[in-house]
Amino acid sequence: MPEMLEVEIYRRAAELTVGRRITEVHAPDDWYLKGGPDPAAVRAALRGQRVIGTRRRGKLLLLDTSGPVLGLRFGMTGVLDVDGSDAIDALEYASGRRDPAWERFVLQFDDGGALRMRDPRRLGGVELDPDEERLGPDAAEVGATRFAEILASSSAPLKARLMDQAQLAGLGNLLTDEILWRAGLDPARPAASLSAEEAAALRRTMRSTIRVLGRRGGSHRGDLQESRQRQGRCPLDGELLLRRTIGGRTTYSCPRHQPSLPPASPSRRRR
DNA sequence: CCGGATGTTCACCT
DNA sequence: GAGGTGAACATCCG
Repeated sequence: MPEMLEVEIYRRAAELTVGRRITEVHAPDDWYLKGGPDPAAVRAALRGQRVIGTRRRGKLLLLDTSGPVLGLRFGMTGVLDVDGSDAIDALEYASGRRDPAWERFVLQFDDGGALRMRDPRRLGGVELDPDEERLGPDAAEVGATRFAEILASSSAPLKARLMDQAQLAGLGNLLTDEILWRAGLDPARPAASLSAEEAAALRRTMRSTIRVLGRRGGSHRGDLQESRQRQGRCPLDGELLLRRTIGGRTTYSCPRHQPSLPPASPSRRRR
């Protein structure tokens, strides 16, 4: 479920574990442990350590401990459960399913509580001391100058650039469609084709969208969300939405107010 | 039955 | 090198 907004909800839930000591680690799924270590090594590294803080960078949730830093990635279907209650009242994969086989990683604490990751599709993972620098700045924090540089330095489609976690961390498919829809920008435009003014305006829209959807409770609470389906219409002007694949992801946009061409420049007509 | 789905990584093309 | 595509992960939904 997670884009940065969902992971932030998870982080707040994980904050409840700060100060507790890890008494036991269950890592039943080798494949879920990224970066090589076997379950015994992970258990040895974490058992007895105390959680001292939580952080988030993009979609990566970080638990600082008195030992290693623990990095949690949720993929599309990972959910966090702290002390027996889901951090997010399951929306997708609702139907309230909770197959024990989906439990991929568990920390048990000295106070009897536990932090559990459930992930039916195993798209997420757990890593000790993850390389945080492989991620760009968090989308909610990136400065105007850096953001402008990120866009100016690539010919990739705008949407692909915004979702490139190494450049800018946190935006997923839904949030990015919503932001570009609100900004009135075509997701397929080359990132570098934006003017400095457009880039600055996009950053403002990005920040306000993150703020608003965060308050509403998640990436799926956007104004565009219900129309993100075949034959969906733009909630703004009623136009039939365009459905394309951009950056490898299904993309909806409004051909009317997210026009593919920058406002025609009649001058500079050569030949 | 088939195609997609809030994601990431990797191999393989162009 | 930069982008793009498809596969893999495994389950649910329309």
